[in-house]
Amino acid sequence: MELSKLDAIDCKILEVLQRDGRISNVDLAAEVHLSAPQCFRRVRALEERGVVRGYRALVSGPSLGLAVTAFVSVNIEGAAFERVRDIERQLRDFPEVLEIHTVSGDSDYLLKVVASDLRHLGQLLTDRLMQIKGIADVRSMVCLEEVKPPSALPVSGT
Amino acid sequence: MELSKLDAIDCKILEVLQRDGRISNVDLAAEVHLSAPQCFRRVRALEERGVVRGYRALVSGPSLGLAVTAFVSVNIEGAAFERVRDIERQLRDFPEVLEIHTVSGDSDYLLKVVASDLRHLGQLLTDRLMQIKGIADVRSMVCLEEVKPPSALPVSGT
DNA sequence: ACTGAAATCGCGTCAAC
DNA sequence: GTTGACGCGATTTCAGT
Repeated sequence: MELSKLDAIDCKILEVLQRDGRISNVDLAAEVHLSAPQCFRRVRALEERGVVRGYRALVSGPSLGLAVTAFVSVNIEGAAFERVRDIERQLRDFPEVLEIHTVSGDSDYLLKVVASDLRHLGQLLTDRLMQIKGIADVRSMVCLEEVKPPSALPVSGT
Repeated sequence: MELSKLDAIDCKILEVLQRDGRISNVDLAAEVHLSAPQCFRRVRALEERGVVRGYRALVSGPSLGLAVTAFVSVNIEGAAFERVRDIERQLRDFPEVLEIHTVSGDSDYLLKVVASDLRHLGQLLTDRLMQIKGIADVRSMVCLEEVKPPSALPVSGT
């Protein structure tokens, strides 16, 4: 967890694994100029320390019929502040809601959502999110173009 | 690319791979009740069709010293519309800028950015983003809590 | 044509130096 | 930190349906 113990080789490993999470240990070892067992020990240590939180396949939304991405800002009614955790749980339970952040600024929450089309998005926002008691001011920003796709975290040592 | 050819087993495979991108082929085969070669062929087909776009290690921002996440909305000055692609390239080149979307609504772009602390974030916004010619109205929403972390795309067949 | 059994080869992984 | 060894898994081939 502490960066104190992340040296340049750890950083290089993280950079490679963020690019190709399925690289073989021997190829990774070669890329970072380490012997395979050494490299393996480093990777396991990074996993155990929680620096590497897991590995995910990146799936294309459109291939799954999810053509629409939107960011949705949500406010909570003043009278509902004691039920925020319950509201959060309800939001979290929607599979279309991929991310939920509480944020500073004009709105309380910012959500990233996907939907198959605009009709589905509208139905999700109007008939489901807005029906949650305590939610007000649902505003959506539909993504028109992906100028930079979700990218790797910058690693200082490079 | 077409969902027409995604049957229930493909969906199950995608679901598992989004959860554990490094699962071994034999374990994956067992989970979806397929023989190993069959499962292997399915996965390769999904990769070749672009349904699976790659595999990524998930790295913890805080362990890298990146404690702050923010969403930043950006507008382009009317006079600069012919230079949008150049502005986009400049935005894309910041390693702290993880995602860029063009969006409908009040702002032209929505960015997801990371920084080591608020000082770094402020410096990034004021001294670097706002210095780009043609950019106006930089507004930031600092993430306070991650209520739902970036999650798997919902797969219909489940 | 598609499935699964078998066979090979390379890698992950551990133990000893 | 490196070398070597062992066993398992990935990947291909091939025969059967």
